[in-house]
Amino acid sequence: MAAAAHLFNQRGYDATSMRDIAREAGMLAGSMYYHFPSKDDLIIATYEEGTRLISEAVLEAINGVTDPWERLDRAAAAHMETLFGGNNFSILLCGDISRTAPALRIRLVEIRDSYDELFNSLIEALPLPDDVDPTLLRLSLLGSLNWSSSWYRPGGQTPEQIGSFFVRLLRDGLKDKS
Amino acid sequence: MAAAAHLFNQRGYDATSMRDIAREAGMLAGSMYYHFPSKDDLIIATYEEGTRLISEAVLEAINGVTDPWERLDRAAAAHMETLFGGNNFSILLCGDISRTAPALRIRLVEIRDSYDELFNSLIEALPLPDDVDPTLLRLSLLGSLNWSSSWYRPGGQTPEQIGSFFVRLLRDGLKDKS
DNA sequence: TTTTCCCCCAAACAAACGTTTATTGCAGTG
DNA sequence: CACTGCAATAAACGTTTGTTTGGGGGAAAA
Repeated sequence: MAAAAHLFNQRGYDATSMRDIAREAGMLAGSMYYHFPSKDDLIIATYEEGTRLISEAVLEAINGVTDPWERLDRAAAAHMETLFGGNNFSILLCGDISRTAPALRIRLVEIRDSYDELFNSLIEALPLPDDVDPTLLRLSLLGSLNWSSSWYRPGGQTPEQIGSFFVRLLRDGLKDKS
Repeated sequence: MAAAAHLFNQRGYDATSMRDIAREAGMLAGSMYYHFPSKDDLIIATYEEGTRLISEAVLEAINGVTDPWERLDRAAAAHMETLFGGNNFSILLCGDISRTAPALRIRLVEIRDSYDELFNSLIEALPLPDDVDPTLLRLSLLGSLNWSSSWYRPGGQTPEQIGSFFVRLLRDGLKDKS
């Protein structure tokens, strides 16, 4: 599964063959069918592991914190740290689900929705103006965070700083106050 | 090219075969090699057409507008409207570039960067606090906007409304002012 | 020692892939 | 009439794909 996650990240699902994964895992392609009944099942398993890991990290980060904005801030920072912290599973969540085969997509969307629910509850807890749709707010934040997988490179700001920054943007706004 | 863009959107690059595209265009697979030297070249051509169309739409939307925030608002609305307005080319820009083969990726990143530059100039024109990195701000906004391709379905708010809303979030913020 | 069970290998399968090749109407032009 | 270039067909190329099959080795249980 580690080999699969690594290659899925590097080249995507379609461009990664069972033989590629098997080679990196030190076995032959056919041997994998002892552990997983199909390639789709292997994909789903890595995707599930990714959401498990990131859910764990976020839940731990907000544990004991009570202020709603502070909770969202910690959650975003932990989200980003997990994405780029070296674990090859979680960042699969940033992959392009909408263009995979329908049968597989349905399963993956299901899994991702279960994680999004976590952010949903964090946002519902915020004291928001009446004319702000919490769902759109969540999608905006998750978009900012997850889109980072297409541009983030180590060296500049840390993932946590970036996550916190995005939350601060939403909370404080940018209109010139001078 | 229209057939290619349609199928690329529906199933992604790898899962779309030259035979699929040819069938939708009313010819045979080999016939396409008269018009495009390779599949990669066809991909690049559709991607380029997508950025051309969306650039045009955004430039026209901000034409004559002078207030910097108003310009960004119109740009975001036009961006979203073009993505979901029925043209099958522009939404390819929301695709997952980072996991395509390196040779192709380099070309696509180049093209997308040329479009991002447009938003860059819009953001540089804003009156921003000193501690806000304009680059991160642009990536946050483009993340919110482009991530919409993974969840947007017609029926709720229009694409323009969503784009404007995301800009308003950044400008005004959400901190409770009561 | 014999049996069982887990894990993997080796080889093959049909199908699908991007691409190449030779050929064919078909339009216009001198 | 002959010739030229365009745009497509039909068929095949070699390779790669996900998956299946039958078998074997080695450790643990009987």
